[in-house]
Amino acid sequence: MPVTLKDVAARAGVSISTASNALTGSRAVSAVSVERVLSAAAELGYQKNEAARTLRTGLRNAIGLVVPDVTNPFWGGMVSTIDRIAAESGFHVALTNTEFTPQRETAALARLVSRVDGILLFSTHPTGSAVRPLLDLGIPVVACDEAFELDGLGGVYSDNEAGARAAASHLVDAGGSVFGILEGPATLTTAQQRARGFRQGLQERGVLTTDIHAATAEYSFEGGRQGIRRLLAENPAIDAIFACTDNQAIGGIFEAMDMGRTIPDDLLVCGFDDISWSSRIAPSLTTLRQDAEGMATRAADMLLEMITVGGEPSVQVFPVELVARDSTRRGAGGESPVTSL
Amino acid sequence: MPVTLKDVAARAGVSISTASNALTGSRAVSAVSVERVLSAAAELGYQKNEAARTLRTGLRNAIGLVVPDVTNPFWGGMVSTIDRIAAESGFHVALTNTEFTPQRETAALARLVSRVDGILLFSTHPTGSAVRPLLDLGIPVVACDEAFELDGLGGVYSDNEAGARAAASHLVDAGGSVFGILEGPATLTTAQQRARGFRQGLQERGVLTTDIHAATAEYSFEGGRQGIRRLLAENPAIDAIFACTDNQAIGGIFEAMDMGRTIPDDLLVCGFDDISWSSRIAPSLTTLRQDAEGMATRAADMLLEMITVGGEPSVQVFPVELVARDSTRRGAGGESPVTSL
DNA sequence: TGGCTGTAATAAAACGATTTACATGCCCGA
DNA sequence: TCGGGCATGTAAATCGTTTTATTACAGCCA
Repeated sequence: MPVTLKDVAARAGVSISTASNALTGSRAVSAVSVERVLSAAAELGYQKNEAARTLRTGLRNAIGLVVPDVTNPFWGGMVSTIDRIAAESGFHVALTNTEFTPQRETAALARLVSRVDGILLFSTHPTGSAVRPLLDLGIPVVACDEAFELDGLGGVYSDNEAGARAAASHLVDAGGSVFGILEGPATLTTAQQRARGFRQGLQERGVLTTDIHAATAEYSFEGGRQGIRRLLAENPAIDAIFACTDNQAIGGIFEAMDMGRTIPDDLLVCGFDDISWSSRIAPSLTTLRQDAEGMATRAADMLLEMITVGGEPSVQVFPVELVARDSTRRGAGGESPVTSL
Repeated sequence: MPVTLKDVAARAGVSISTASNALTGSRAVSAVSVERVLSAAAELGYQKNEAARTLRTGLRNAIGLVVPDVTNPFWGGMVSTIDRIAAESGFHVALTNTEFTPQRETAALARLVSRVDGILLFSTHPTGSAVRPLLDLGIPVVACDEAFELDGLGGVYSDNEAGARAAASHLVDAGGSVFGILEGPATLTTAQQRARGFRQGLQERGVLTTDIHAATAEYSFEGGRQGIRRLLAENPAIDAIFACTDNQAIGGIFEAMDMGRTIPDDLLVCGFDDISWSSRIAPSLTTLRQDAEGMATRAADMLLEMITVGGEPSVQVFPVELVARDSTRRGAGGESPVTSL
């Protein structure tokens, strides 16, 4: 049987209301009473019952965080940042890892509704049908990474199209002539935007449509392996690859090397994300760096603001940076220049 | 104003108690009433208020998960597994990432006490002083990875000593003669156990103490880089390295290569964990595979059992497997044999 | 003294579910 | 016909807080 406020009040010789006010400070209480309540609480080891507080005030001090795959350091890092910011405001994070399945995403949202004050959503099925009801219930939602077409929703995204255009231009400069795209699943807006941007970029540089080939692949190491295998088998002339994700790109590099290709001499490869491993593998991976830390910070701040002071949702697009490394650098090596877009 | 059970009951034309019983099934209700309540609930979009339910029943349907670093795929993978298992039982996961700091670990435990039914703790400061109070409050706690000396606590650990002994033996077989250990922070029991086991293993193989050198390093890629730099600078004769963590080992490999060493010819390297990247880098990393999936599953199951049916805590030690790869294979390559201990 | 103001304290009413204890109606055997 | 199950329903108590009235009391001024 846990210690309740009633016990504390009894021990301090005051009423329950006074004890409550002394602890929360929501109404003036004489110094002597405050002192007695505080020491009584300490002596008894009083722990406030959060459920009761929540029932009365409606504040849960929790945010829901829905992520496709914490194992991927891109999302893992964002989870870490968000958790830190939430903790600083006294919020805790209810995490759900969907493993890319729409069922788990929908189930998670349903489960979170009545347990959190707001939701930070890294969706992999941004259709809106699962999110609309949350907004109607008045629950603040901020989408991150995958864009939603839904108003009343906060959004924090990367400028995927601009990034992919820069990748195209860079691959042309690096000497690519026949291009392959490792596209992500068609449901993902990031995949669509990156593929579209890349095609646009190639067109701007005068590359013919017949010199552009694409394959769909999961956003994972294995997906990249399989995708590039299909791509190179069907179009052996490909000499430059753009992958929608670093994980795909790295899987692709390993598969290509297993197939006997030399990177970058036989095949240029460019990824997207700049996860920590991209600079560690050999050859190091040229990629588009997303400002994961900045985006996570902005998303968490926006959500907390919507929850605590009723802030309005907004949509913010972050620029990405091209980080040129060995996987697109033929001939002599050198440092890793970073180009901001 | 949200829909309450009262509204549902009114719409269904029954009492609140009947509505409750119809929804929870805790008492028999006539089929017709059940039907009316269910459809009323559906029509109104009723969402049960979890706080009220928790207040009354004392069940929070939540577990706390305290982890040092989700960015590391070893822990990230376990988080993913645990989340899946919890979700299957209708529990949600309150995650805290401590970033290895004792303050955040302590703060997290304090914050979780009144919000979860049980805690799964991957500690980095396994002193017990922060955990004892939880146990006294009757909150089930299962420690994972880092061992605690505390009874009433569940435990799921790897057999670190046996693994490290095997590493020693393997490095001797592979041709090592002067050994370096990348130890982890002294507060970590895993670091202590692995270093001790490694030393034991070397002694068993007749290696002299004077041929064993150690440096302390953080459990991270950067920690590994710095640690190996110090180690090789002070003892250039070292030709075999055992790192307490794959992250350290990989950082170490990169740093050693930057220093002009060839792996494995100049330097044998063995890690511990078998994170996914260990088989992807070049040279691929010989390591001790922890059964992360199995441990996470066991830990989650044990905790849920303690919560739901009052199961007794137990301590379980998982064996680790030596996975020999290129970083300790001089001469010709080949497949990757796995030795179970 | 009487009335007014302001400060502290308290009793009691929420919050929304679950659950206990009691009421009702019906069937059946004695 | 009466009383004892049996199946359903319901009113009301309860969980532990916060918050809203309300009360008590002192100080102050006319």
